[in-house]
Amino acid sequence: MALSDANSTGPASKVRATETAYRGLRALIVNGGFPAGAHLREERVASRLGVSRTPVREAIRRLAAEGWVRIVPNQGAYVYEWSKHDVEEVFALRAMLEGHAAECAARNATTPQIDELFQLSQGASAVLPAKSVEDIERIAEFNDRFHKLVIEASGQRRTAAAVFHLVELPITLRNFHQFTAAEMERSISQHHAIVDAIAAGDAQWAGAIMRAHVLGGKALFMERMETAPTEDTPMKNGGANVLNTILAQSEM
Amino acid sequence: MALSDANSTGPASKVRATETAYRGLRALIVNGGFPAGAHLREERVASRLGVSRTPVREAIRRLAAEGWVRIVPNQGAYVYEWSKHDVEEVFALRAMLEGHAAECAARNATTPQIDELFQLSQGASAVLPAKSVEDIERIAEFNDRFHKLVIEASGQRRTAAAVFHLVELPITLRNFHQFTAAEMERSISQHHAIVDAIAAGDAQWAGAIMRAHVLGGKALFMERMETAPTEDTPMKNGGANVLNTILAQSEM
DNA sequence: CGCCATTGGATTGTATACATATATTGACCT
DNA sequence: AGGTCAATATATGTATACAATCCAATGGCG
Repeated sequence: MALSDANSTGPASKVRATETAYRGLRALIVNGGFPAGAHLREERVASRLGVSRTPVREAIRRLAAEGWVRIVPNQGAYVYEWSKHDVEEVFALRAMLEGHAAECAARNATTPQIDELFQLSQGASAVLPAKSVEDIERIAEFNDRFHKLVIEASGQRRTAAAVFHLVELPITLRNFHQFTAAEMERSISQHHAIVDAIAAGDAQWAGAIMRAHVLGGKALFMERMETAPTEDTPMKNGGANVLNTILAQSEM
Repeated sequence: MALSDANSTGPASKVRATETAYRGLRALIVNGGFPAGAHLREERVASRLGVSRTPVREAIRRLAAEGWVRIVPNQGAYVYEWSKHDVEEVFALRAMLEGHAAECAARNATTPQIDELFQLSQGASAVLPAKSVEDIERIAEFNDRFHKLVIEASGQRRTAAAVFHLVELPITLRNFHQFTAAEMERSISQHHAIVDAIAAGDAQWAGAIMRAHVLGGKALFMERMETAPTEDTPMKNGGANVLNTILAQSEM
């Protein structure tokens, strides 16, 4: 394995190989490098990413825990097939969990946390109107941080955070790219409302807005999905996992 | 099985080493072999369980995903400290998630699934009154299967199942051992009610009972916890993770 | 001619050796 | 004397070699 460093997918040089494997493999799955249902041969994945089998195995286990692949004991890992139903499921869960987190945050958030939430929502507003891809990227960053901070502020760190990480917002966080200007503005204004509710200590209010916020995102997302997949059919449309249609642009 | 497992450094029979590592390490954590906050040295764990570092690493990753340990990148894994607050958190999540699952099950369950749920709750009733430890064990088994089947029947397999596995019911499933006869009977009768609601297709009803059922279990559990740990203080009481007080009896 | 056992190839599971990063300890300098 | 820096030791991260297992193809036998 001479030229392992100059390999195809990114510079694996100084960073953690396990991180390279995780991100790389996930990207491959999302982009269709490994279509839904595909059997993930460890060695093949390893050589493709320029690392050894060990980090690949860890990445596979992690992806399995996050719901991307399914492991069959002495047989290997297979890429999960996402149906429309699955996407709905994830959003329903997010609405529940993040709604709950927002409620707790309204009760437990510290002043610095509230301040930061305020700044984050303000910061996103300041970027508007988003013109370039970089602008969108910045807003997505604010959005990401905002949602994570709400959960952090909920004080339900252990499980809520783990669950959230599980759902891993593979879907929502980054689909800002598909938003229209008006939709983006509305989303951000909802963040403002959530901060207000949390600052006011009104748990029910905070939870309700958060749920509405998430489900609103779901509606927008589903709208974009109406193209390819049929009813409950897995999205094994030749190449890419359909999520890529919406996700792929951001490298993650 | 007890014999081959008795010696600490002995050859891990013929079963998967990774399973040995996972179960063994989890047992060690629960029983206090590694107290809360302890640094899990991979090699030490490996030799203690009679396997190599590789399966131990996998086990640690898995336990981290399930919320038992926390991994610090170039430093290792540390046993999480469970506070009373954490336990409450888990139960709150379970109430939410399983409640949701019950709702979906009321809409989506197939006839065979409903039949099996019915048989499971009946089977548990048939064991009553539980006298021996084996009886309790059997009921716990019915209980386990029941809850899992509800989730399965919900059709929300991916996320709900994963989340459920995450919470991994480290707590609830097995604390039947602490129930009084009356409490056990009540718990089982709630299962009957849940089946009825699901069979009737009444989602709200099913969800409500399930939530009540879980929170009822929580109350009983918390009652038993009132002994050792103080307020928000981690339960690093010398040796065992306090959960063991309640869990340890079942070998898992 | 079809079904079952056997064998070969390929793939995952496990162990170990090596590389790298972090924590600690001790000496030296301020 | 205290702090800082460097060297060393220990533990994790990664790669590779080896063993167990599974899948498929093939040939024998009913």
